[in-house]
Amino acid sequence: MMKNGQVTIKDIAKELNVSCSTVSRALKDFPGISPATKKAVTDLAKKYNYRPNAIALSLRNQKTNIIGVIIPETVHFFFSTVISGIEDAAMSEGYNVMICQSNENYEREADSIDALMGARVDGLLVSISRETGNLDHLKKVAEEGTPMVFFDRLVEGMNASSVIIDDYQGAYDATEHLIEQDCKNIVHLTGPSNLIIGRKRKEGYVSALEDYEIPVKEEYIVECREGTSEEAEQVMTKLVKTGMAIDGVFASNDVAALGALKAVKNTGLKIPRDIAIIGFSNWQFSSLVEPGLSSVSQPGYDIGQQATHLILEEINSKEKTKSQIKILDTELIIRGSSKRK
Amino acid sequence: MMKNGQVTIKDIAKELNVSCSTVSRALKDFPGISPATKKAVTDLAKKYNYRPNAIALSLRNQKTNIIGVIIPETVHFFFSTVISGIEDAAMSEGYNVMICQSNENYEREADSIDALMGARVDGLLVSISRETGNLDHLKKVAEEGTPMVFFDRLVEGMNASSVIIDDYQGAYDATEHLIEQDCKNIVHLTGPSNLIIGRKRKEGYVSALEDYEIPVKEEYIVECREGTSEEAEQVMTKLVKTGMAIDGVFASNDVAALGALKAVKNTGLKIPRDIAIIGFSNWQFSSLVEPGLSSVSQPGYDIGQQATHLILEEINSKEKTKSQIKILDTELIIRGSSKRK
DNA sequence: GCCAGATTTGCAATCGATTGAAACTGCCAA
DNA sequence: TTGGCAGTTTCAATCGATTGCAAATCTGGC
Repeated sequence: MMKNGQVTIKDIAKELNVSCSTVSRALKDFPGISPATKKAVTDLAKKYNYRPNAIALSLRNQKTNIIGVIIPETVHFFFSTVISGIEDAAMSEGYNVMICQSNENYEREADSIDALMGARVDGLLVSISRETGNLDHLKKVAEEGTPMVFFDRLVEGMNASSVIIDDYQGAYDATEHLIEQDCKNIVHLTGPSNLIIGRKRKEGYVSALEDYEIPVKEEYIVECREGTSEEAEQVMTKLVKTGMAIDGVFASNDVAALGALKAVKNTGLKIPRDIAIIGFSNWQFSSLVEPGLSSVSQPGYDIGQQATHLILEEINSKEKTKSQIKILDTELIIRGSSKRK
Repeated sequence: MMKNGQVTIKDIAKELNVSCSTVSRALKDFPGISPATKKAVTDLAKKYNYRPNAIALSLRNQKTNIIGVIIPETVHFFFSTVISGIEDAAMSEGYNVMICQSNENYEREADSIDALMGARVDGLLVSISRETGNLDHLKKVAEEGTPMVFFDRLVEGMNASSVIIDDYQGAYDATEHLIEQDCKNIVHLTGPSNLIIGRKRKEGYVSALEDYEIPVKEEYIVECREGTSEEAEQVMTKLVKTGMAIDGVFASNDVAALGALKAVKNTGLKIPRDIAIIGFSNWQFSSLVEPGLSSVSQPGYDIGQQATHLILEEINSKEKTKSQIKILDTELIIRGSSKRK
C-alpha cells in the first residue's frame, strides 16, 4: 500500500531486491532475464498499476510525444472541430495534445508558444491570431528546429507546411451558385480586411462575377468589421433602403449572413425570391434558422487530422522535409435561403 | 549558431567555461555569483533564447504544472466554453492543460486517464462519459493521490470535489417564468431520460407547477429521445393538432425548443402571444433565431474556472482538502419567444 | 610571504528510465 | 582446481536543472 504518488521502477526493484535495470528489462521483454524474475516483476507491476514515467522518458529520449496547439479560440465551432480532428489523429499515434488559446491576442500567442517550447513539445500546430503581424516568435521556433505546421490561417513569410481551406474556390462556388439562381446584383459582406482568408473570399466573389460577365461594383462590397449579426443587419438594412438593385447576398461568414437575412425579412422582401442569401462556414445554427441558411462548409475535422499527419511526418523524419501546402475543398450546402429553382 | 534543438544550461556553461551550477545560480539571481559572471550568463542566455527545460524541472521537482482534462466532446458549445475557462484559469497560474476527449466512450476515457497519469499531470479535471458505469479507473487515480475534480456531470460514489449546474433550479425558474407570463398549460419536452440532468430538469418543472397549484398532467410531458430539432418539431406539431390546450413550452434543451418554435410558427399560432417558448443551455444560435429564443444559460466558462481553482487548491495544499460540491446558478435569459409583458 | 576570512565556483547527488559494458553465478570439463 | 561459457544481473552514465557542501580563488593585513 503506497500513500503517495505512483510506483516507480525503483519501488519495484527494492521490493524484489533486484536492480532497476533488471526491472526495466523484465518489463520490456528484453532477452537475458530469467522467467522467474520476469514473472515476479510483471506481477508486481500489475499489482501496483505501474505506469512508465513519461517525464523521465521524455528527458532521456529527448522526445515528449506531445504536440502543442495554438488556436485563436476554442469556443468557435469551426475550431473545436479542428481540435477534435487533431485529438483523434494524435491519440491514435500515441501522442498527447497541449492546447493554448491565444484569444486572438499577439502577446498571449507569443507567451503560449514560449510555454509550449519550454514543455519541449515535439511539434507545433499553429493558427495565428488576427493581431499577429510580427513573426519573430514563430521564426525562433523554426530556428530551434521544432517542426511547425500552420492550419486554417496561412502565414506568409514562413517556409512551413500548412493546411488550409480553399477560400477562393468556396467563395467562387457560393457566388456562382447565386448567379445560377439568376442573381445579377450580388452584395458581398466581407469580414475584417486584414485576414488573408477574407481577401481570398473576396477574390473568389470577384472572379465568379467576372467569369459570368457581371460587372463588379465597389458599392456592392461592404465590410463588416465587428463580425456581429447586429452589425450586418444594420449594414444590410441601410443598403436595401438606398434602393439599389439587390437580389443576392454572399456573406463571408454565417453570422453576417444571418444579420442580412433578418434585415431582408424586416424590410418585407421575400427570401430567396427577392433576395437570395448564402454565408460561409456552415455554423451549427445555419440549418436551424428560417429559412435554412445556405453556406459553404469547411472540413474542420479534416483540417485537424491532416495537419496532425503532416506534423507527425516531420517529427518522424530525420532530414528536413519539404514544406507543403494542403488545400482542402469546401462544400456548398444549399438550403432554403438561396434555392429558387 | 546551433542547428539542433534548444540551448541548455550545459551549452551556456561550456561556452563560458564555467560549471552548470554557476549558470543555474546566475540565472536564478542566487547570491554568491560575481556580477561579471552573472552578466555574461544572462546575456548569453538571452542571445540564445534559453528556456528552462520544463521536462527536467518536472522530473526533479516531481511536479509538471500540467492539468489533465477529460471531456466528453470538445465540439459541444457548452464544453468548449468550459475548456476556455479552464485554459484561462490554468494559464494565469502558470499551468498548462492537456485535453483528452472521450467521445462519450468508456474505453477511451480509461485510456486517456492512463495517458494523463503517465504524463504525471498534477491534477485531473473530469467530466465522465455517458457510458461510464464502472469507476475503477477513477478510483485508481484517487488511490495514487492525484487530485481530481469533476465538472458538469456528478459522479456518485467518489469522494471528490465537483462543480455542477443547478439544473433543478434552472428548470424551476424557466417554468416559473412561463407561469408569470400567464401560461397555464405548459408542455415539457424532455431529453433522453437516462441522464441525471434530464431528471433534475423535469423535477424543477414539476415543482414549479405544484408551487403555483397548476395540475401536472402526464400528457404534457413528452420525451424527445434523439435530441434533434426535427424530432421536436414533429412531436410539437402532433401535440398542437390534438387540440389540447397549450400556451407554453419548456424544452430541456434549445435544439428541441427550436423545433417546437418552428412547429408553432407553421401552425399559424403566434409566439409568444399564443404559445410562449423557453429552452435550456442558451446555445449560440438562441439569440439569432426569430423570435429570439428564451433560455436558461449555463455558465460554462465559470464552471471551467471554478473547477480549475478547486484543483489548484488541492494541488497546492499539503494535507488532504475536504471535498466540496459547487453548484453554480443558471441564468434566465428572456428573449422574444416568451416575453408577453 | 603567508594565512584568515570573504568571495566565488565546482562537485556530486537527485529525479525515473534506459542501455552498453562489466561482473557475477553456476556448471561442466579438462 | 581452474578455465570457460552460458545465463543472469548489476554498474554507471545519460538526459537538464537544482542545491548542500566542499573547494578554490582572491583580498588584505601583518
